[in-house]
Amino acid sequence: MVLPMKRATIKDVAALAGVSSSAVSRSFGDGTHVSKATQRKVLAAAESLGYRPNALARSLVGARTGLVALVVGRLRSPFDSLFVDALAESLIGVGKHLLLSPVRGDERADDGLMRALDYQVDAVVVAAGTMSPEVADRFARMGVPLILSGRVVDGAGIDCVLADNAGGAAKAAELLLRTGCKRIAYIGRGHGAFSDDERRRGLRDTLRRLGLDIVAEARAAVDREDGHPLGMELLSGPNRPDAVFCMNDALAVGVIEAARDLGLRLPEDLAVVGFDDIPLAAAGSYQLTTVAYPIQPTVAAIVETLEDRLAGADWPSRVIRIPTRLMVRRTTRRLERAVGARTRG
Amino acid sequence: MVLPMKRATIKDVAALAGVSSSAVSRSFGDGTHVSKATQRKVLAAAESLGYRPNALARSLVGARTGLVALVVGRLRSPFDSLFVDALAESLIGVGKHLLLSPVRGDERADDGLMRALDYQVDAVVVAAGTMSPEVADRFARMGVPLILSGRVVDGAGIDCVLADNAGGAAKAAELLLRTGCKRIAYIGRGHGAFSDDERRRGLRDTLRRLGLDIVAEARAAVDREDGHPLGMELLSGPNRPDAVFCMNDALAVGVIEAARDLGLRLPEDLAVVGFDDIPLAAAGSYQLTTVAYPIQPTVAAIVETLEDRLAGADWPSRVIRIPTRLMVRRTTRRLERAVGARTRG
DNA sequence: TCAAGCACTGCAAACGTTACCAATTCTGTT
DNA sequence: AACAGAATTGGTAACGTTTGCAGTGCTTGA
Repeated sequence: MVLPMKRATIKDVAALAGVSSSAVSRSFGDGTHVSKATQRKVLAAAESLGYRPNALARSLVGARTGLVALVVGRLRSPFDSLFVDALAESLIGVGKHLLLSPVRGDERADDGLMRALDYQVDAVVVAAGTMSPEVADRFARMGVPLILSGRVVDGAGIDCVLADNAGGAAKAAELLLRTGCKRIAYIGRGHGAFSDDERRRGLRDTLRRLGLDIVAEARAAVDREDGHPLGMELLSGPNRPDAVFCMNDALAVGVIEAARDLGLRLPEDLAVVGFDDIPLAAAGSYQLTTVAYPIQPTVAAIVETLEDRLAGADWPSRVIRIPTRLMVRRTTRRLERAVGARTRG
Repeated sequence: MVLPMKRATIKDVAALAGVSSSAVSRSFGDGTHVSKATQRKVLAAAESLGYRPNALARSLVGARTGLVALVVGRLRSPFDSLFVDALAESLIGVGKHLLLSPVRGDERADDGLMRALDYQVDAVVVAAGTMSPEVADRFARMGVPLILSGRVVDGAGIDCVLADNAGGAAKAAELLLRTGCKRIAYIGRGHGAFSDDERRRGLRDTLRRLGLDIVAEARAAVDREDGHPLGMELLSGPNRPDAVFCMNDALAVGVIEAARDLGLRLPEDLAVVGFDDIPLAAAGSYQLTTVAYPIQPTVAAIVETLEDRLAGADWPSRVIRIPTRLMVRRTTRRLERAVGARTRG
């Protein structure tokens, strides 16, 4: 077995190329003064030594680390994992790297955030967990941008990117009403979960505007596994709803399964609408009508905000709402005539 | 808006506590010589200044960075995302952090690996993409452990952790045979994908031992989306198989849907077996019989190998096979009598 | 021909930390 | 009370990089 070889440093390259280490540094930097000849020599020497600048040492002197932390919960929902994937790739595109900081349940994200700080991350994207004001304040004071995904915190001057939850829920409500549903139930997370709250409110407000209200509500501790029992309970009671709007697709899938177990016909006996539009929603077995929360625009908005902040933008704070889109599939009844909602998958 | 505050350094703490920076450093290190009194002073000063050691500067002096890169493909399958999640959490447990290095398709992982090297990662876990021998060699020479997940590369001296694919496939084959299936088809990725190959071979060898063989094969470019069309093709031909073994659960789900579309009864007309045991497999709609590839033991083996290597273990290389377990659900026929296979979900 | 300007280059300081070494103080033993 | 040894401490040199400053030689214009 070969002995561990020491990594080539800037000095090794300088020695081999017969120049100073400054020249080497400048050859790798962008617009600085180096003659073509020197640069050629340096690059050749670097190549032959297999030299690559040490990103960590570089960042010590004052440059950016190129590290962006993502505080994220358990990657149980397909939506979350697609989000992580898209964000990681998008960041690579702007020369940044994703440092993963997992959080469990509704645990504070503080630990993960502080750990991120130890690594001098350029910015942090928070997609899960709750954050103490002290920690948020600390980031602000140190000039490390903090971007919240899927939630809004008022007054803290933090940039937020999230779905137009209320608008999406309203679209779902309108579809249900226009297809003749009267007794609409809601299943969500409860306990003040942010998106859940907004979606429930969006549904309720739309119903109330027409003199109706949510006829029943249920709370899910987790996602898919809970949809089924909650659906069973909701659908086997005396005043069965004729539609269920679910906080996300995973729950909706569970409800569909419960409905099938109870022998209900979809969408005649029961309409179901989800939120997110995960790949499974379009699968043959479900064909779930859902409010699509598009991931690409979300990630793009996050990366853009992040770059603006790093470039020194100092507006107080920014809340970006990503427009949703209603995907009408087979778990809702047909409209008598077209009204503009689009179908796919 | 408050001006960006400079981060407190070791010197600030030393000044406030009235000690040298060495004392501060030692107070944060583990078993070194500091008096209780000094440490108390230092910790108090650090607390009041909000000081935390700079992990990057620390690693510059020779210590480890605590960074572990994960080269991973698109997080489309639930299995992949659960794996990433479990790995990230497990690493936190041993004081390491996950740096994500996404790779697309069968693209070379080399770029991601070199980028990881720039960040002086302590180790790299490769779960996707192909790797050139030069890059692998480079890691070996620099003493950075490389751990392959889901694949084996012979002779390169690289540690590998992966499922007992052949054994799992054999179990599936035996179940199918014992429940009376005669015409067994296989759907996989093809094109030399590693796990795919092993699973196909495991199936074939078991069948051959009884004088049978795989009656039909199909190749999937992607996962779930492909299962359906491939299933349709396979099941509507003249010599319809009575069982399909799929390289993973996502494909199996597509096949189930195709079977339903064709009006086939499961498991009477067609048995289906998957691989992985993703959460969806246990869902009411599918109840898929599958070969479970347990994530926790896999991640544990990876982390353990990683720690051994970092501790200086220098055996040539190690291949760890994670035992699989057959989850018998409803897409396979019942055995006449119990034979030890367990049921769940 | 000379001065001024320019492009290029090298030196040395700085970034925040740890580790070695020598110096100091404390502890216990005779 | 004196001494050996241990425990604790501070000074300083690294780690690999960037950057400001000053110096070199070359070009250009009068």
